[in-house]
Amino acid sequence: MTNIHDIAKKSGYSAATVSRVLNNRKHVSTKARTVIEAVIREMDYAPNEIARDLSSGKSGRIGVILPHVAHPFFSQLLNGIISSAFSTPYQIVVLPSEYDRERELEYLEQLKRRAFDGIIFTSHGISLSELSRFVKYGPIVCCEDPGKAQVPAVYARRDMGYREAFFWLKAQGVLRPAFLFSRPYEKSATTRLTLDTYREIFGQMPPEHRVASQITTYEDGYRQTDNWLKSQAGRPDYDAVFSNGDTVAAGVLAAYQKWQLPPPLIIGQENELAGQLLGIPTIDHHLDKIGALAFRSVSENKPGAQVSLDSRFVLR
Amino acid sequence: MTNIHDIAKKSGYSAATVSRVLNNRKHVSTKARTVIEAVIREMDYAPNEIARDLSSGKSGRIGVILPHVAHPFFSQLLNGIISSAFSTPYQIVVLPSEYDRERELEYLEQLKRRAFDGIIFTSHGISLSELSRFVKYGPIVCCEDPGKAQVPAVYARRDMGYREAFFWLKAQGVLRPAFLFSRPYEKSATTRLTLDTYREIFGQMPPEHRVASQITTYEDGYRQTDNWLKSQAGRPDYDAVFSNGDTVAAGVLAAYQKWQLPPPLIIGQENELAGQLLGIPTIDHHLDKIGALAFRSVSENKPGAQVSLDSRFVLR
DNA sequence: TTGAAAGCGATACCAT
DNA sequence: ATGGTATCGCTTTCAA
Repeated sequence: MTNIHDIAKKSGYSAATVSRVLNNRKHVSTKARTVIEAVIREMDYAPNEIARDLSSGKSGRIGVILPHVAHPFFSQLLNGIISSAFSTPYQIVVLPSEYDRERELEYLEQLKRRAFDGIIFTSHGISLSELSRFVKYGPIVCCEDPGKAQVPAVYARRDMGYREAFFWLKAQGVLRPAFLFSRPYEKSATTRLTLDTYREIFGQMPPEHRVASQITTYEDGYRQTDNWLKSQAGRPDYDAVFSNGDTVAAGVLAAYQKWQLPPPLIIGQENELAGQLLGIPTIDHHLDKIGALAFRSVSENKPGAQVSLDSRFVLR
Repeated sequence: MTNIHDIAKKSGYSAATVSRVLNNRKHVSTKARTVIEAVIREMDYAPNEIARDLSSGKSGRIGVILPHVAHPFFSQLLNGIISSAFSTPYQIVVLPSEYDRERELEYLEQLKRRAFDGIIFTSHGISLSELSRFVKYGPIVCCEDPGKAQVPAVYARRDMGYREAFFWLKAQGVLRPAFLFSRPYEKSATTRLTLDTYREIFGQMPPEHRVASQITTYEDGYRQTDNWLKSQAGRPDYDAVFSNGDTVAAGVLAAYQKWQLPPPLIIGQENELAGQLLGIPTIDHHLDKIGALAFRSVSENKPGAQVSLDSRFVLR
């Protein structure tokens, strides 16, 4: 591979002058510029980006950790991030994690190794306290409520949306909603927040048999509902379903249609197309906006900022 | 920032030995290893990834050029790519293009500059002949039918699906379908292929007023259909709609529902959830599989391979 | 087993 | 305006 010294030699100038030409610096004679540019073209030379990165000490890349890409929650977030990176010199590297702690630690290690100029956690398997040990290595932001943890965050005040939704459910006379979650109570702050907010308004926790986790897709929603209907012989003991996404909610609805039963009240989340199409009320967590703000936070390296947006219940 | 020489000095060994320890090489005494590892921990040292890349001459990154991320076509492709990169040492960099030729050339220039070890074009604004000038700088693969062009490709034989769909339409007695496209005939090979296949089966091109382009979203589908219904006073002169995506098709359907008119036959594409929910027949282009194969193609640097998968019409 | 030194390919300071 | 040289931080070869 031809490098800057080859150009220097062939043009009769030094590498320093070639570098000046490459970067459109001042203090280069017209003649030198002309000659060097000719040689560059002739040898089809392009400066090595990695060498530049090494010299500048920055990678120009921001890593985005995603548990999975298929889920609308994460793809909406990613979307917001990519859109706002578009007009900046930063590039976005997708870092799939599957919530695996080891993976996440590897990525954080790579931040320490300066492979990234910053990292965005759209969600995390490791604890926030563990995460906070890495903030000294570069800008990190997470997209969930950090609670007391000293971690920069841009997140939705989900409880605001939950509260609105639960009040609405209550007003509709609902007494025993069922819940569909991605991850169980012990593992997920979001699950805890949902149930805690529910208890605040309904005065008690739902019984275990009305709570399912590991539900992330349309199929999951369908299957879980189908199982419930099966085991309860079409006479479910719940009178509403609170799900973790519109797509999942669509699966729930589909199961009812298959059983030819009138569906109970169903609430989705994320304001997705599926929910819109089926007229399912939803909770909008403003994911694209959060993605955009998260990107800004790391790219501008705002120190320790914690920003929140209120989620909103959307009736349709 | 502490570097390998700091570790060398402090440990009393040379940088070469430290490097051996870092990379788990042989020929290092247990003592040296122990001492050096202690110093590494003590100084909280991590080797600089960019310096490694420079030394190794590879970036370990593959760029994926996407016109826009929101569109299901591209996110499905991206998904397939990311999933198959998961178990490899490669990382995926998202390169948004908005079909802008200049942008795409910049990205290709970055390949030449060794910022990427390879590039995947999910679609392209520049011509394939222009693109082919860059294949010498590293593995490039595109996800559209390259025709005669000497560009590595992994793509769907879309015409297979189109043919099945058009035969079905014909069998249903359809005479004058309308078309919704992302990009106009002149700019898009896909649009041309669709209409050429149509002509092959129906014996003629559709008149211009029954063809719309710049349609990519649910809203676009809705608006275009609404306009048609408005201008034709609810008595459209077409008897089917062939759209470029299930989501768009959903918008079409919604417009009919708003007008309280029985919808004509509608065909979507990409086998998306929206189409499944609404029972809209679709054409499956196997995007996730194509993404996976495209990734394999560049990461394994298969020279000039051209692979195709047959699209399939899916009735529901 | 260990280390000195030469890459890798740029940038930037300091002379001239 | 130009060039020599040090620097970024690591890997690898060759000798010892």
